[in-house]
Amino acid sequence: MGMKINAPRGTADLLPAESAKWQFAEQKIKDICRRYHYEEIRTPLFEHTELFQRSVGDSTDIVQKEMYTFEDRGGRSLTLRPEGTAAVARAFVQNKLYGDPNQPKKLYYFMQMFRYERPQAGRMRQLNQFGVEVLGSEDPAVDAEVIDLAMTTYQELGLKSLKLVINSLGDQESRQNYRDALVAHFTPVANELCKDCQQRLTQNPLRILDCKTDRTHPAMAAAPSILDYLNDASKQYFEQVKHYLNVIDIPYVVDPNLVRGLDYYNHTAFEIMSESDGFGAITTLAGGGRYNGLIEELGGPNTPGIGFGMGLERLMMALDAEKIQLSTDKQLDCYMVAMGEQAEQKAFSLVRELRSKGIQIDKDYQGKKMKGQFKNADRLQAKYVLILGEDEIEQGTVLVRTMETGEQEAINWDEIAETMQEKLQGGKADE
RNA sequence: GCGGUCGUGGCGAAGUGGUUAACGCACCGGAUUGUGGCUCCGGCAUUCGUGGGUUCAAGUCCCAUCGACCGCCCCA
Repeated sequence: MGMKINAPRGTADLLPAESAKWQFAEQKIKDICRRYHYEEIRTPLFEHTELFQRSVGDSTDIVQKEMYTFEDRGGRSLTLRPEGTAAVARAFVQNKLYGDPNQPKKLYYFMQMFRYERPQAGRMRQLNQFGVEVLGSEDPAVDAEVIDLAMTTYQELGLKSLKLVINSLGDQESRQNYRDALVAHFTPVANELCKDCQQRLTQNPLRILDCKTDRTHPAMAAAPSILDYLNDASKQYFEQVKHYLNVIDIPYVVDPNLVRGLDYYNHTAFEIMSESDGFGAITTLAGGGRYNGLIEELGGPNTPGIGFGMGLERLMMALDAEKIQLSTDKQLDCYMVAMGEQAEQKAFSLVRELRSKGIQIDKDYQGKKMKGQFKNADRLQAKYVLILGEDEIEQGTVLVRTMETGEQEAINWDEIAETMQEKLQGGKADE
């Protein structure tokens, strides 16, 4: 035996029992995207490292310690994408989608993301995300539509214990004023804060509010709220977003401490969490927000944008936690049982013919005897078994056995495809 | 980067230093010769993640190493 090699840490194989559920969920999500009129975009797995440094931000955890960065043979620094927005924004600029007469561009994606972290429940080094980006509109109704799309996705898959948290980071001016206020507030007590927060004070003061270590420090409770620093335009925008959410009956809580990790966010920020018991320590299912300066930052025209990323592994975990079974029909339509050299040959070509007529059918490839072949058929929950032996070869027929009832009838070879089509059609009509 | 728990057949799992490593599921063969599910009988780990050590004796104790899972930070 050769050396055993396992999948790298933080990666996992998706086996048939699970992939069937994923297919169901993905199909559902794609249908929702169709109804909301979002179109799919696919971008490369890796990008120039600089893209993420510039857009996500040098001071963020993602860029500082989580990127899979490597040098290719041409000496370029490339990075496996850690998130989707930067890549989609880059594609929008590069392909001049801002010139498309259809605006805003409403895009969705299913992509793998890569982050170098210690794996734990709901956290992988390679993860799957469904995400959405709307580029080219600053209508607060779009913010509500994007949030609605995410919430609807969860709801249509059956999740109940959801919490939507929203906040506004304001525009550039508001954000800068607030930042200054935070620095002024925390600087006098800087030496009482944790090491991380002392760094954040100069690099990314907003994230001090996120800190769990200093949660109990008196300065935290007394910290200024972003909501008090929004200028009139920002305040009004946030009010309208909330208004639109109210109009379509989406409940939310405003959390002024929700700042979101990435640099490009402004105005609306939101997170959707699971509140069901039996979920891991990580509760965030999806997160997103508005990023009005990003396209310009990446060399495009001034274009507003908003989007979210939704963790599919976490979606599946949430479904499990709420004991929701996605319907996966595993029943096999037909199974071919053959005995004898001649029958084997004929069975192989009959199976091929039935498949070409749209019928789902499988057969044995393990050289099993008839009893074993029937066991297979039973295990696969075959609705019908087609039996081909010496007698049938002589008569030019195949025996069709309805497994549930045990009834059998002989059908001529040239009628078998049509007969099975009818039987399977009829079966479906009953359901 | 830090902390905790744990590695026994395809899977679940017993085993508190002492002769041939329980049991259940799954799987394979037979009773059943052209018919599945049920039943009965039989088979299925020269070996306990890997390496080293202690001992007359190690799955069991010690050390190292690798791996998995969970938690912290942060997030999907």
